[in-house]
Amino acid sequence: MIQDSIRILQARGYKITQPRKQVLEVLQGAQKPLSPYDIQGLLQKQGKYVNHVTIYRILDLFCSLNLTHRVLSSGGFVKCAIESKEGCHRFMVCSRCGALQEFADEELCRDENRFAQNLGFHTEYHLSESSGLCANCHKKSEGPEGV
Amino acid sequence: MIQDSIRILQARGYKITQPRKQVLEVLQGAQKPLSPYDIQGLLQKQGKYVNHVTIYRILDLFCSLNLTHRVLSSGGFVKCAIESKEGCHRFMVCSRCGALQEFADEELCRDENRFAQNLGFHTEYHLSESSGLCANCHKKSEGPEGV
DNA sequence: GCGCTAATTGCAATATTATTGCATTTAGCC
DNA sequence: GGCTAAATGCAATAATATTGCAATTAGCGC
Ligand SMILES: [Mn+2]
Ligand SMILES: [Mn+2]
Ligand SMILES: [Zn+2]
Ligand SMILES: [Zn+2]
Repeated sequence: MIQDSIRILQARGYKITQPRKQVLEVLQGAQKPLSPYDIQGLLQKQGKYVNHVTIYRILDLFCSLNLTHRVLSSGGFVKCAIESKEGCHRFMVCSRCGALQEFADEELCRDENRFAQNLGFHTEYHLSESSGLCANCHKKSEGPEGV
Repeated sequence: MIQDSIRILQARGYKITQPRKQVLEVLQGAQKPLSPYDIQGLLQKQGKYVNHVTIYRILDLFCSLNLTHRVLSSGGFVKCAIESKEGCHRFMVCSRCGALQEFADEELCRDENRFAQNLGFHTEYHLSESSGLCANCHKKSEGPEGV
């Protein structure tokens, strides 16, 4: 929910401004990662002008608070879908329909950390994005009509 | 070795050109990910001019053959350090000195795939970059002079 | 070695993405 | 409602990336 994000912003002393609320709303409604200019375009369609510099700055802030994430494989931004979960947040991206699912799993992090330590590395955080077929697209690709 | 990469290019019918060899050499010698323009700059220092468009195209080709990888967290390119290893290639990046280590581990892939399947996803490949301190930097940070 | 040709590179123009400094506006406070 | 620090807008510029087409070149047969 957007309200959760707003509460976090307030708790940290950040102002609740029109552009910030608007960016949150757009990201909340999106079905895929959006670039800063995507966001600007969508807002403009609703008659709301926000300078792209402002959008960059808002996304910087949101990402620093983990309210949003940048999806590196596409370069776009998404609203965090699991704000309450500890540990690193990971993504699965459907290579067919673009659907994105966010998840977290401490076991995976532990495994990765362990492996890193064998190489002498002390991990601070993980960046993890997998590509594949979502349930829907996988079903279609082997449906009654064959592959 | 660069020779391995050259053999792969030849085997696939790609020509061995000056720019391609030069890009391979620069990447081989680099200690961190290089942007296309970094590469152009380094070559220029050696008196070798290569157009940036050419470098983009060469990197596209190399990445499609997994001779190089794009490191998403920094946007730069590295030469693959473990060409013989199967499965997805992962990176650990030192947040202090930028050192990069490439590795692969099938066990990690299996774990991730299993987790994805529980979410209904059928994984094609993983993108995995961890940030942390390399052995050297970690040693320094808790050396005799204290933290 | 020489010429041929497809593959590759260079060039020029343009698009996209991102950053900076400073003027203006506004949210939150009294 | 007025005050002020925080946030936004603006303008300029930097950095990154792509496209179409002309010029060059690697690899081939001779
Ligand atoms: Mn998240
Ligand atoms: Mn590799
Ligand atoms: Zn899908
Ligand atoms: Zn280091």
